[in-house]
Formats: sequence, C-alpha cells, structure tokens
Amino acid sequence: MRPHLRAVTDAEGLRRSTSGTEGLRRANTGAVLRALRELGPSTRSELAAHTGLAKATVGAIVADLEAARAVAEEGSRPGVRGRPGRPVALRGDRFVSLGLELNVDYVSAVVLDLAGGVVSSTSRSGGTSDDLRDLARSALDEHVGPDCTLVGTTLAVPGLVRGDNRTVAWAPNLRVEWGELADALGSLVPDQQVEVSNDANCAAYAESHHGAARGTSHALYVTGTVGIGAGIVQDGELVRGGAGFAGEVGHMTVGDSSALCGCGRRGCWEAAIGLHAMLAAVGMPELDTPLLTAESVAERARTDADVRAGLERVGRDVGLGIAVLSTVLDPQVVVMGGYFAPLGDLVLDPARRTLDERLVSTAQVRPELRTSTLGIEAAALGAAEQSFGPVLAGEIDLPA
Amino acid sequence: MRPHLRAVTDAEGLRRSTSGTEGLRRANTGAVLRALRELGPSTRSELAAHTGLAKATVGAIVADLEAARAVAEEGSRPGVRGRPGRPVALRGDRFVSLGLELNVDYVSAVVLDLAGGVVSSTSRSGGTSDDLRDLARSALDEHVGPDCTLVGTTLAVPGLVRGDNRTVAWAPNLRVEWGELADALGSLVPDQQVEVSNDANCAAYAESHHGAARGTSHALYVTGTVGIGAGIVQDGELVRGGAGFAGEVGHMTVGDSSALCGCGRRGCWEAAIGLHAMLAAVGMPELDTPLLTAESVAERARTDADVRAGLERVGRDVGLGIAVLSTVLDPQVVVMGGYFAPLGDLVLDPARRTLDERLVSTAQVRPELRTSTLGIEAAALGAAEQSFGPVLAGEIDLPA
DNA sequence: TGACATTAGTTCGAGACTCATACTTAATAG
DNA sequence: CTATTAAGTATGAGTCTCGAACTAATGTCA
Repeated sequence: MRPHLRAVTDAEGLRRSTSGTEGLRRANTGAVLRALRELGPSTRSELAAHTGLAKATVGAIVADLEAARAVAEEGSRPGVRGRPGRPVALRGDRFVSLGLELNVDYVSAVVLDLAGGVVSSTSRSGGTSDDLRDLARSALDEHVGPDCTLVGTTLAVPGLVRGDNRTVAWAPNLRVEWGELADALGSLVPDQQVEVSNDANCAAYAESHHGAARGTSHALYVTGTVGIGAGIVQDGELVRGGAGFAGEVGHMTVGDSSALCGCGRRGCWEAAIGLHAMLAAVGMPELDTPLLTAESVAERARTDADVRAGLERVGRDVGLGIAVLSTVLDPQVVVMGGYFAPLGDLVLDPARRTLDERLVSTAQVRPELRTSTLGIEAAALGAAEQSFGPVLAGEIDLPA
Repeated sequence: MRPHLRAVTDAEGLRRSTSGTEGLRRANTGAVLRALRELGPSTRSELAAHTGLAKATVGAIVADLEAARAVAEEGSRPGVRGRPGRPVALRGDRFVSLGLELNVDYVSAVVLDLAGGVVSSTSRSGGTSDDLRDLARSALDEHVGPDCTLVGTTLAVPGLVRGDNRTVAWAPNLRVEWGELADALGSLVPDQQVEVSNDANCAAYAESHHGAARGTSHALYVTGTVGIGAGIVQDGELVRGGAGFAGEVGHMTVGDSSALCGCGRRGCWEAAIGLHAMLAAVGMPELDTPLLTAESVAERARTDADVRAGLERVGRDVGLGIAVLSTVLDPQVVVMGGYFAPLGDLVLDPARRTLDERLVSTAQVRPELRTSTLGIEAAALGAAEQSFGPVLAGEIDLPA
C-alpha cells in the first residue's frame, strides 16, 4: 500500500568519501564551482581571492575542470595595469540536470545547465506517468546532445515525500500507479537514481536560487492553488523535518475563521485563503486553472470595488498566516506563488499591513513579501537545481 | 541605544581554514570525537569502523588526542578471541566549556566537560552582571583546575540575539547595562570571545544532546513561564532564522482566544497558555517562581476537579499551538519546559488529544510530547554544549 | 622607445595527510 | 604448545595544498 518509487538500477557508483585527500579536492572544486556561479566568469586570481585557496590550487582545479570541459576560457579583459587575467566561465553545454514535476493536471520538465542557465522549460496538461515520460523524453532528446552528460534527475510531486528522497508517503491528489511511474522513469534514465521531492520545497529552492529570493539565505515560499503549501529555506538549505514533511502549512490553524475545510476540520489556513475561499470572497467562478482564474479576478478587481474588498479580506488572512510563519522561522523574504502571483499587491498589500500589526517587536524587521516570477515551471526548476546541489556543495564529483 | 555585548580581546587566533590537509585532519578528528561521544569508550578498530576511516588514520588521530590529553586508554576488555582491543575514552578533566544564563531573576552556570559530563551546575537568584560574574567565577575556580582548559563560553539570554552570536537586539525583560556585562565577562575570561545565544535555543540544544530529545535529530523545545519561547533543532542544528530571531512563538496567533496579551494584541499564544493565563484558568495565585507555582498547581490538581478542568483548557490551547508548529516543522519530539514540566500529563494529555485531531494526514506521525527533565539549568547546559559544537563538528581545533 | 612596475598564472619542492598492505602483538581455542 | 583470530602499528605510495620563486603579459612613464 505504500507508494514506492525507485529507479531500477542502484548503481550508486559515486564515491562520497569525504575523509581522504580526494574528498578535499572535491570540496575545493565545489567551492570553485560555487564561486563561478556567484561571480560569473572570473580569473583564477579572483577565484583564489574569493575562495581563500592558494593560486596554485585554483590553477590545478581549473585545469581539471577545463579537461572535463565543465569550464572554458573566455577572452581576456584588458584595460588595467599588469598582466590581464584570463577569465574562465562555466560551460552550459556539458553538464545538465533534469527537473520534473508531476502534478494533478499538468506535467513540467526543466533542463538546467551547470552554469545555472535554463536550457529548456516546458509544461503540458495531463497527469499520467506517460505524459511525464513523453515530456521528459522530448526535453532530453532535444536539448541533451551526445557530448552532454545528465548529472541527475529530480521529480517534484504534490505530496509528502519521505526523508529518503526516494519514496512518497502521501499524495492524495495524485492518481498515479507508482510502479508504472518508476518504470517510466527507469526507462527514461537507466543507470540513474531519480530523486523525489515535495513540489513546494522544490519551488522554494528555485526561488532562492533563481527567483524572487535570490541572494538571500533564509526564505519562505508559499504557494496557493486549491491547497496551500510552503517550502522553507534556512541558510540556503531546505528544511525537511524529521520525516520529510515540514512545510505542510495548509492545515495549520490560523485566525478566527471557522470556515469548514476540505479536510473536515475548521480553521485551516487553506479554508481561509485557498483558491475556493478566495473565489467565494470575490464571488467569482473557477476557470480552467488556478492561474487563469486568478488573472480574471485581477482583471475584474480593476473595476469592481467588491472584488477588491474580497481580496482585501483574503489578504488579511494571508498576512495572519505569514505572521505566524515569520514569527517561527524569521525569513528574510517571503515569496508568494501559485494564484497569488497574478493578484500581486491586491492581496499582498493588506497582507503587509496585517503583518506589520502582528510582528513581535520593534527589533524584528518585517520580511519582504514578493510575488513569484518563475511561473508554472518553478517546481521543476527547483528540482533540477537540487540535482546540482551535491556537486556544488562538493559532496560528489561531476560524472566522468 | 543598541545593546552591544562583546568580550574585550578579539584574538580569534583559531585557524578555521578548511581547505588544506590540516583542515582535513581537523574534520576527521571531529568525527572521532563525535564517535567517542556517541559510542562511549571504544577501541581504535571500533572507531575506524564507525567513522569509515582507515585503522592507521584513527591510530594517528587517537595518538594526537592522547598527547593533548583529550582521551585516555582504559583497561582492556578481554573475553573474545583474538588480541583484545584497548578502549580509549574521552577525558573529563582536560577540556571544559562554560555555559551561562542571565535571566530576569536568576543566573545559572554550567561547566561541561568534553565527554559531555556535567562537572558543575549551579543557579542562584538575582539578575545583575555582578551576580552572573560571581557565580561564573566560583564555578570556574572550583571546577576548572590548572591543567584544565576552557574551550569556550556561551551566554544564554531571554531576548533576540543577532545572527552574529555576539549582540543582543531586544531583551525587554532584562534590565542590564550591557557595557557592564561585557566588562564583567571580559574580566572573567580574558582573551576569549563570549558567544551569546537565545535562552530557548540553548535549552533546545541541551534537550537534543542531553535531555528528553536525545538521540533525535529534529526536535522542538517549548518553554513556558510568563512568556512562551521555542527553540528549533533541525538535523541536529539550531534553526536561527535570517536575523537570528526564529522561534519567537509567544506572539503567534493561535486559536480563537481573544484574550488580551501583554503586548497589546489579541490572540497571542502566550495570552492563552502563558503562566498568567494558566493561573487564571485554574484560579490560583502566582508564587515566587514559575516552577514553584506550577508545582503547587499540580499538587492542588490531585484533589480539585476545577483545577484539572482549567489545565485541560490550557492543554488544548497548548496542543493547538504545537499542532501549528508541528505542521510547519515536523519535529520528531517536542519537549516542554518551564512551568509545563511540573504539570506534565495534566497539560500534555489534552494537548496530545488536540494534536491528534489537528494533524494533517494519516501519513504524518504525531510527534512525541515529553516534559523536560533538565531543570532550570537547561539553557546554561545548552550554552555550554554550543561552545563544544565547532570542535565536535571538526571546524576548529582543541586549544593547545 | 625602452626600462620598470604591476598583476596573472605556472612550476616546483616541502609538508601534511590518508590509505592499503604487510607486519607485530596479544589474546583464546583446542 | 600450536593454530587461530583480531587489534594495532610501521611503511611506502599517492594525493593534495601551499608558499616562494619564476615566467608572462600588459600599462606607465621617463
């Protein structure tokens, strides 16, 4: 009865030894890769200064990376006094990762390169294993050439994913035969494990690396569709919780609303700010997708004061929940995704006011509320980024 | 106007380089120390098996530790076939750390040794810099011999501590002249930095290393006195938040209670389950300290059904808040400290029932609710443990 | 125009470390 | 008393980082 998703081959050939000198080189290589991502094209001297490594060490590491064709030299930057540096840049055509999302009524695939560039980002409606496999297959076929190595694949799903990053504990909205899915993914990337991750966590990761929370180390991502989910980034890392279930904020009790939730309880945040609650507040019908629905609401709000008042009410409840989360987690930035993105300040302004009222002390700064700009492929993008995580952290080598 | 607490000398002579081979040795030494803490006295072979290091490497590291007198050999354990192993154990008389707590009406000091043993644990009433310095001075004088090195000192305070672990942003309950305090601590441990940390964070750290959450990696600690505070441990590390203010749960909005909080707002968790709210619920007066008060309430509850009913009401609100926190953070264990400890199941049983009602899904397991057993010195103990953190993590060397 | 200053990057040797292998040591089993 | 078993130690190879010396490439200024 437990859904179990695992790619066929359990090669696990990647050495993860951290104790020897090769682990040291791996860690330092990770530092160089991170520096290149952060700084962009840089000379060896700049890398040495930024990482704290000796120039000779950086030279050796860059030479290795160049041999692996992970980086390439760019034209020099003259102008200043002294010998001009020869910047090296991460190459986008040699290593990529694949991020997938399987949701209720759509599937997404993102191909991300080592430099952090989005090679391809596609979605289509549908929610079966076959839909996912087809989309992924064509993404790989079109954008992963013969000299391009797939570093890893991560799948985002709306549900509770266990701490092993492999198996799904609970995904009530997905009607998927897990064995079938495992087969589909196994045939897609033979000889590789597919990691699984929660969709909100993936989106949070994407926002903190590529989106509205870029550059901050502590971010909170809240997504709103029919349900409400959150992803927590602390110190650049996802907070997953003891069993991998952290961030399931939809059913936390917030405010004095006694609205009945789909889960049968009362007072859930979702019952106050979920898509259906929002639509009830503005008196409008649901359209094809949450995003389309929200866009039509935003459109109507321009002329209809009643709609604005309804969004104001929703916004206050949004602020109430974010106040609770901010008090607990102290994020620097809160990114609002899902249907909140099209509504923007219509919801966020009242939320900000509520937040100001509810924050603890004069010393605490209100976190910045921003809307997501990554669109529907946010989760798949974050999933792809997660596959690069261990490489950039210096925990595993780039594949041969 | 900003309270600023900093020990005088900024030696910072500790090398933290992680890139070279000596950083490697430091990391591996940390692994051996952690293994010794976890396993207790162990032979070199056992340490090699547990850490994954080669026997020769462990031999070299143990020899170094022995030379530094951080470990000592114990009598051999005969009985099995083959050459008997010679277990080494962490010594308790060579390296210690000092944990301090400065609270509104008491100060505490804990001396902790490298093996994790509590050398000394004392408290006294009072809340001035002088009280703290005197207590700390006598703890050091009595328990830190001439051949014993103080690895570090950490101070726990009830307030918001900035992310630098040095300065206090907001501590409304403390009436302390920060310059005076810095002077007092500077004279106490010249040539050393004193780290500062939030008291609930410290207590959470203590619970996860020595107390009711020992052995788990994801714990939540909630303390109740007049105010309510929390400390969050994820993956063995404290969650501090973007500015260092995570865990300030007292003023999160929970439940439908419209009780007025001391902060001027309504619906704060503290207004529902803080000491004063609890006393109002049971109709009893406040005694000298929260703990004494709670003990007298527990005593009365044995015979008085009205008191039990009042605690039941409080317990439900406790459960409501913990449900919110568990939904967000997914801890394995929730430890209840402060006035909750003496009341135990009188409060926790209704809390558990509420928790069962409010948890998200069938897949999610209810976290275990336990009472703290560490007593009033919990925060000071956790503070002391934090000073050992970087050593056990292999980030810094033991002092010479 | 040419010596000089300046900065980038490489070479090289020293030093530190881990590791596998072979060896020594110390116990039990029969 | 010998064989067996397991713990711990020496040894040498291999990898890595680092600082210093060195080479390289450019602008500056007399």
